[in-house]
Amino acid sequence: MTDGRTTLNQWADAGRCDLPRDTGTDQALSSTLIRGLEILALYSDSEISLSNSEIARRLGLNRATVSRLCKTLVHMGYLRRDPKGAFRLAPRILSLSYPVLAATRWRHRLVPPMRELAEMSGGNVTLAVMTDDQFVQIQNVGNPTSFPHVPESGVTGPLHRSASGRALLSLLEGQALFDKLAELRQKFPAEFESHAELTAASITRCRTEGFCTSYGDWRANIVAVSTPLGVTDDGLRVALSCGLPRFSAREEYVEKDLGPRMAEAAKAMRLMGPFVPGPAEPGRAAI
Amino acid sequence: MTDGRTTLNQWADAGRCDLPRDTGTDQALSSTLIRGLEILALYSDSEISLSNSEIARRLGLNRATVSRLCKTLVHMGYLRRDPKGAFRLAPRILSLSYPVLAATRWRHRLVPPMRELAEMSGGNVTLAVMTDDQFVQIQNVGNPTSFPHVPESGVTGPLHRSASGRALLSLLEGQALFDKLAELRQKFPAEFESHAELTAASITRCRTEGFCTSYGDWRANIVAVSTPLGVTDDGLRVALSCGLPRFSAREEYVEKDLGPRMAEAAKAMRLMGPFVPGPAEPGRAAI
DNA sequence: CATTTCGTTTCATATATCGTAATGCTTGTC
DNA sequence: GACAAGCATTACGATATATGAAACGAAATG
Repeated sequence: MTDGRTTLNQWADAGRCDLPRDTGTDQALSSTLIRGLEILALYSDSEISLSNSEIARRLGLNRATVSRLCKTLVHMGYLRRDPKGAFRLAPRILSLSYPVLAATRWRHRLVPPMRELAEMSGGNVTLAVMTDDQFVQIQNVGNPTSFPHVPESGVTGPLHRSASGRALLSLLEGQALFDKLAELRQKFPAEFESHAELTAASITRCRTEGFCTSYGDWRANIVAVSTPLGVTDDGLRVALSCGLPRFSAREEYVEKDLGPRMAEAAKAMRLMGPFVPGPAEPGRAAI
Repeated sequence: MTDGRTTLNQWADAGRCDLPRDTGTDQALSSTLIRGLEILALYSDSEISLSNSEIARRLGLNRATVSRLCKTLVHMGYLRRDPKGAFRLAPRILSLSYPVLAATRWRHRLVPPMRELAEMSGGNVTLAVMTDDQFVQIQNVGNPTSFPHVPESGVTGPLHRSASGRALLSLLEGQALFDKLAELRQKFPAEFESHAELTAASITRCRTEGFCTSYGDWRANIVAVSTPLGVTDDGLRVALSCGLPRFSAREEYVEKDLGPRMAEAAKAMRLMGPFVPGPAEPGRAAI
């Protein structure tokens, strides 16, 4: 039996990593559009308002260029100006997300069991889907005031360094998993290496026991339990997770009680969503 | 006493409309960025998947141009490809919205009273904010399966042709209201005219009675009651609304019971949010 | 009041973007 | 199974367009 770190690297070795090694400016991509989107992506819960020069500095752009791009974004209604003249995200940006929310209407059917889990555990229960090298939360249930961060749709996190991410990885089959791991290893070499052991163990555990756990791997003060739900008919990989403040999460409770309960709940929830029948259930073959 | 239509036009006449009459392509705006964002904005709950040529047709662009823009959007993670090769919005688009949701964390405090209203009325209760010429819903409470459309954050609608919109307009003061009306009249001349009577009456009613109603003005089968909540410390105008399927909304109930209840609830909710003390309360001067 | 910082605009230049046309792929039909 | 038709993508030259330097006005800072 090899250790998890070796295993994960072997898996990643088996993946083709066709990232085109980022040859400076890719001729086939529209750089102006990229820059505009990068401006929108600069914002976060701790970065509410950004000045022209701040944006220019962060993205390494000329101030004049930023001025024009921001003017365009304001014109489109996705940015607005605050009293000081700096730029903020405008509420209209929500309208871009709406189609995704509408297309995942099945979330609503999963809310009651999610609420049960949230009340039972006192934590925050989320649905997350995989997008490229991240997970994105699409549904949150729980008491949102009790957490240091703001749990909402749109929260993103790393695939290889969080319970949600690892549960999502466990939904990948064979070559698809190898490819994804190869991609992650190339993009985040150091992180991949330092978390390889936990990631390998979590993927395996999701497949045998139906859940995995994480103690502050992503957010230092959050303990998380996550379980793979399945793949929807339009190809979204979905995981169910529960986050608890570290101080209120005894390890034995998490491992022996909450984890198995989550796996059990997931079993029922798989029948409530549009998940394609497949090898998503725990207890299946190793890879 | 003049009629409402005349009144609204007089108000609009008093507004400066500094829209630069759209002189073809504005040199100061980045057309590539605009086109890319227009692609993302094409999606809706009824347009889940769009092919390259479909996008090109709708936006009047060359197919080769669309191919490149979409490739860029896929590269950024905001679009993904479905099995047929067409483009869909990727879940990552949600991450752009997250900062707006996080910045309006006060919504959570308003959810309990919203839930009460939803259960009492059997309808769907929403918070909406103004952005340019639209409202955007930022919070939904109710039973989402009972409606023909999908109530979610990100739903947008017209300011001058919906209860939410009119309640938001009623939050504008003096010249700001005139300017907004002038803008709306220029952008939607026919609609503005045909709904002028109702819009004027609703704005006035919001200010005297604290709520307004709409019978299918926006969505044909939805009756809505809306009440202005106020302006937040960072300048967002917020309205509280309740939508009911038309068949279950007796006019007398809506006007004599639900409306006043909403206005009453709003009074309490104004103390729970970050609303700046100002002339948002009903009973204030005419304009 | 002087000085610095910042945001916007102007303008010439370089180049990134566009559209045509050709290629290659998939789909549908006989 | 072969052919045809439609569609998406790529290549490439022409051109419109985005860029960055510099200048300007405004606002904050000393």
